[in-house]
Amino acid sequence: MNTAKIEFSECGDCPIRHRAVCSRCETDELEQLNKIKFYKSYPAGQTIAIRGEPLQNVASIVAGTATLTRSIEDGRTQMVGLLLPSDFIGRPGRDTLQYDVTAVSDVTLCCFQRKPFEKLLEELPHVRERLLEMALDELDAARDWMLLLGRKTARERIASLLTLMVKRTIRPDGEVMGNSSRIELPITREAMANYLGLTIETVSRQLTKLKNDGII
Amino acid sequence: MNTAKIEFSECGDCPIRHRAVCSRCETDELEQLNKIKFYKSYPAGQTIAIRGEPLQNVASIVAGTATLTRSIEDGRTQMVGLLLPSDFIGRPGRDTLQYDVTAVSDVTLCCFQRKPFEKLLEELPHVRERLLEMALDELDAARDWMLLLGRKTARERIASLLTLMVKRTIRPDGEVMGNSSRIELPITREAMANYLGLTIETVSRQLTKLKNDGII
DNA sequence: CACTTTCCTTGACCCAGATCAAAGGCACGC
DNA sequence: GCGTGCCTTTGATCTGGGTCAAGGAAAGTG
Repeated sequence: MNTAKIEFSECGDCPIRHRAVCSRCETDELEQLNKIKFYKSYPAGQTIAIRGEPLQNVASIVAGTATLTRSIEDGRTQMVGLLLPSDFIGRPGRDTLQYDVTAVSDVTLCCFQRKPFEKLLEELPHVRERLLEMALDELDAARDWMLLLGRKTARERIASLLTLMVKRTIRPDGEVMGNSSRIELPITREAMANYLGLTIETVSRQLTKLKNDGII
Repeated sequence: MNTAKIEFSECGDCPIRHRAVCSRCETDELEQLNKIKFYKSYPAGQTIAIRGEPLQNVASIVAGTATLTRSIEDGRTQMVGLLLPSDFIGRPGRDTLQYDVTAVSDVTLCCFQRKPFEKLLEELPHVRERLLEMALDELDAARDWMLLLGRKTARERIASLLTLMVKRTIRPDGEVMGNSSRIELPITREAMANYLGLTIETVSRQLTKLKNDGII
């Protein structure tokens, strides 16, 4: 399972150094985290965590994409979050998760055992601060998505998703990566449908319709 | 505006003493908060905060119910949160809110000026801890609601809402308040519809249908 | 190269819930 | 008692998106 090559075992080289829970840490705090961290990888498609099952680690996503989903027994599922590099998995103070976490692409995690991490948290004000900030950001995002799920039409939902994807291609420094008129969709129709609260057929139809209208 | 009589100006008598951001505070921490707190009341129906407008206070709800809503320019609105006594309004580290906050019933707030509160936060570990916990709880609740908005039928949505209401009548000590076979709906059809991502007509119809089926 | 398998598209049809419209209740002031 | 509003219910109709079903297209596999 731990097959991916880790080429940045030092925090200084870490690609998410400036966005993850550790982003505000100075060298001494970073060193404390560094001592207890370890990497773990999951191939695309694999389950990372299952709703309700005890989880002894918390982690930051270093590379790859994962999804958070909630589902009903009869098979209906709704994606409730999209995890990108720097996003955090797990919840200090509780040993279970309310949703399933699945790797969409190959995923590498920077893990900490939950108990030691919680203990360390008391000594690392910058991590606590960043963790709260990230939780509140996710809350805002979740509520935005509630508006989409509750009130928007299929066409608007697709448009919102595409807009979101475009925003994601803009790097923190504001420079656009690649051509703005052509972006890659890194997820399948099924994932889109689950994200948007639609069926794959509707997603497909709306996309072709947008194509015919010359918008895509 | 500040017309409501406050009968519990001392934290010790406060009805939300054991659930709000201050729940874990000992007497000394409480005293620090007490020094900078002040009460404010809003009559039912009044706007407490508007999306995007700078907000100089943060607050806990002491009494009453408020809603968080997001809306599109054309009038479609979606309720994204229901605030009950002990819930927190505002976000440390940012001076604007992403949603509109409206009083549903008469509301009393225990307010703090944002800046002093943020400053104090650095010295009050129990408040920080509780704030993070509350944010994560709200995140879970928001994601649950995403499943409802994205995948459930009108009937299921109504049922979920009623279940939620019933849960709310159970006090923390586990004792049921009042008769379980009869609960009060504290909100209008419009509020329900906004919460459930439905129209008021559908809400009304589903309720009568449930009545006819003998479930209510 | 045929042969799965997986994902995507397209068509035909249907139905849950939206929309439009018209009455009830019920509380309020006058 | 009689309006005047507001909320709720109920009916009639319409439609966006779901469901079911049948092909394509691309990629891997023996």
